[in-house]
Amino acid sequence: MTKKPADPANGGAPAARQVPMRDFSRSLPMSLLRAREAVMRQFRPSLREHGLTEQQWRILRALASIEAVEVTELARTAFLLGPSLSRILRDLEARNLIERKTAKADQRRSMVSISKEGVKLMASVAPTSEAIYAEITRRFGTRKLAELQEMLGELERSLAGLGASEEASPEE
Amino acid sequence: MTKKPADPANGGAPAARQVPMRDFSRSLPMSLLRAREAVMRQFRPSLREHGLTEQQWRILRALASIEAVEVTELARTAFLLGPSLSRILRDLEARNLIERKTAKADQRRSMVSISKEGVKLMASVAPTSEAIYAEITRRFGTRKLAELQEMLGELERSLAGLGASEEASPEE
DNA sequence: CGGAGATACTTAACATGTTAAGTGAATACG
DNA sequence: CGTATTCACTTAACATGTTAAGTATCTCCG
Repeated sequence: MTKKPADPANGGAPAARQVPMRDFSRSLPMSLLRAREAVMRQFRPSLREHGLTEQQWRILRALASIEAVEVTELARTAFLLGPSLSRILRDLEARNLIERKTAKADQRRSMVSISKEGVKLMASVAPTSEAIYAEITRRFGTRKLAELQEMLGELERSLAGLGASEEASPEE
Repeated sequence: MTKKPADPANGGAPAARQVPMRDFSRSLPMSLLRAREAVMRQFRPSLREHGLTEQQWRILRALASIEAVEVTELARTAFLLGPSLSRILRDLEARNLIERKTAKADQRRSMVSISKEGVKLMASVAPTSEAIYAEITRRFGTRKLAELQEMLGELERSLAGLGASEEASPEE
């Protein structure tokens, strides 16, 4: 744990204050952020051409394989927070890419589904998107890609329920 | 049983429209996003207590190991876009956590450095931050963590210069 | 010298992330 | 029954992501 001021690419500057800390650029959050950005950079231009943001695309994709879902369930599937989803659904609805109707049994719930237009838009984007994904897979390697995904899943699972104020913490 | 349409794996719904596509939740971008979120979720509460956002913390960390940097260089180090950095620096400067002065040789450039107060703040956050990182490492495994970082780096490198309009494309 | 073009940032505008508060509709329960 | 609680969203407010413009300097070159 005693790490000296490594000072990697910092020539002769009298760097490093007291606090040591791991080399910033090698932290796990940064690695994940950079990797994700490298991947998304490939997709954004194509989505943009179709007038879609990354999140809007996530929602359409999540909707494509089901009849209809509640907003909360969709938030979990598309990995978006409620407020973000609320705004995006409002916009997608205005563009007639999705449809909404309140559930009969429970007036609080609103069932969301993709519209005909939405399906058409997806069909026009999917080919390019799949081609990009294929190229990424080819470059990185199918085997390694699978391994990476497995590790990411493990990481996620190993951190599940760590900081979520475990129902038993008397603190705060 | 508060949940009626459980159906997690979409049991009997007449799912799937024409466009097939990979299972959405298993796409690489989603895996990366979820993994990163699982990690950041651990850090955010602590940073928040100190009045720092994730990005502000990235900037302070990047500044901690050097005397001063130009804004552009800092943007690369902290992996932030210029506009975001511009705004954040304005705020951090107002809070006296950083200092800025224009370079003598080139009036366009502005050299940024962390202030005494900034160093103090870092010192108060670092312990908790390091403890969290240690716990994550313990849970996931030191060995696996290193492997994961290596793979993430490879992924990044394998995609370097793929969609960046390669100086040679006559298109557009 | 002087203006065209490149640089280093900053502003602007729009979309999402993130947390907190607000609203209307179910539910629990006394 | 009636109301306190819980639920499912939606709004609000502030910070960042992302792309496009704008501004002040610098550099290059005729």
